[in-house]
Amino acid sequence: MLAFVNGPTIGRVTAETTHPSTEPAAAERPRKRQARGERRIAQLLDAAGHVFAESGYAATTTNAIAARAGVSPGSLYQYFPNKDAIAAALAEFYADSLDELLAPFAALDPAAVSLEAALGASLGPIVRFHRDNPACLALFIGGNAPGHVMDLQAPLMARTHARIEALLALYAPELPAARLETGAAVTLAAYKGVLPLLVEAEEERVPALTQELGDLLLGYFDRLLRP
Amino acid sequence: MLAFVNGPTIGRVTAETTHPSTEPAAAERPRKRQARGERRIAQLLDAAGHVFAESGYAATTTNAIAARAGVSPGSLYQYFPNKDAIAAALAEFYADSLDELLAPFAALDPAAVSLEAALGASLGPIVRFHRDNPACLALFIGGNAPGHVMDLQAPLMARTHARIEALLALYAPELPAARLETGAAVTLAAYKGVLPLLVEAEEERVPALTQELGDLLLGYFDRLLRP
DNA sequence: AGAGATTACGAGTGATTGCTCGCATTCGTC
DNA sequence: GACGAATGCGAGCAATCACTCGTAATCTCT
Repeated sequence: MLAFVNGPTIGRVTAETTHPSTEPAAAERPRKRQARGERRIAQLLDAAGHVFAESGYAATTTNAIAARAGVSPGSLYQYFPNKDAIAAALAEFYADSLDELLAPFAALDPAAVSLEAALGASLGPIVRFHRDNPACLALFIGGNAPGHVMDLQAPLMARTHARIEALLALYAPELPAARLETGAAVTLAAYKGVLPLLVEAEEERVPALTQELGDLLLGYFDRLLRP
Repeated sequence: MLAFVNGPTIGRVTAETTHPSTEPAAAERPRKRQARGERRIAQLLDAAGHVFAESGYAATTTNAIAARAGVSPGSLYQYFPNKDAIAAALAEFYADSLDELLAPFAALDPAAVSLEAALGASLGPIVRFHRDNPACLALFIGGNAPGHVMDLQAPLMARTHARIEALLALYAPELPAARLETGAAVTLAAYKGVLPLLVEAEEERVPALTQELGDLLLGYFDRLLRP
């Protein structure tokens, strides 16, 4: 649990140290945060992750998050301006983490590494991440996310789509652009569809299911690349 | 639009004509419904379908459904006891329709009909149905459905899973049971993942995307059946 | 130790929303 | 036309929930 508290600057709303000149209008006093405060933020985000994963965004109440974190509602609102911001802070961490986990696909040498090998190596950590942070799927896949979460989700999906498209182009240079685009969209959709299965499965079934996810994608690639 | 109003007895809450004896406790007076009432129910369910599809279950208000149907909130509650019941009435129709659309897979002759042909023939109508009734995905896939909807969704998924498993067993009799089960689960998950893509796509892309969905499933079957 | 800032609390507020109730209108039937 | 039943209305009730505020405890730094 709490996979992100060791992560990079999550929920750190620290205004970057700007010039000491008075900001024009929307500037807030750069609050100096104590260690206690940082801990509370981690507690709150951890609690939020659990509650979002259990109930989805809409059904979770801020009071439930505060209660789960062992904190009063007032304290919650000392660190987050509103409910959206809590989800957004989580989403930002999730998006960054996924970007990192998906990076290996960016530059692959088709001659040296087979798609099979690349998927086999990368899928495991991705699956593990989603199992450790089930709220990620709840926020990103579960559709009805609030405004600020969508601001992070849509670009992440676009980047992932582009990554898949580039991957396909790498391994099948002669595929027409339209089919490339469609193939990437279908691959991403199938991937998103199977992930919930992996997250809800019992631990012992995870390796086999991960293998199956790889087979699903590879089987589609086979049909895509060889007409 | 309004794909279901000609369907079978949708939202018909008519208590079957029981014995005229006074029912023990939970019996309601069997209201005689006028033609006007039936029309209102269809209007309300049509409106509900649109609003659910646009906003998801949690975010839709009963007042919004009533307004969209051109009806006052009070009238809505004359035909449905609560918000859940509206979603449940829709879900019942959806579940029945999908059962019907998936029935062709029940009994196939592997010698006479290839999986390719079976999918090619059946996927089109299924996709069309989902495009005509986008609320079906919103309620069934969108996770956070209320209690009574889940009562319909879970069995539907179980039936679909069983159907896929039977299909696989038919075309690969020697596949071990465990792998059969896993294969069906992955197939269903991938299918559910790609459907939203089909529903949101522009009309002209639908045939190509339907073909791709078929390729995805067939590609996976290839890998599943031939190690 | 003392000053000033941050943290913590939790009852309360305003807005939203599922739903009700009393009454007016329309329909089906004689 | 008349009567009972079904339909229709919409203001308003009660509950929920995101969020606030006054106040008190605790920390940091000199």
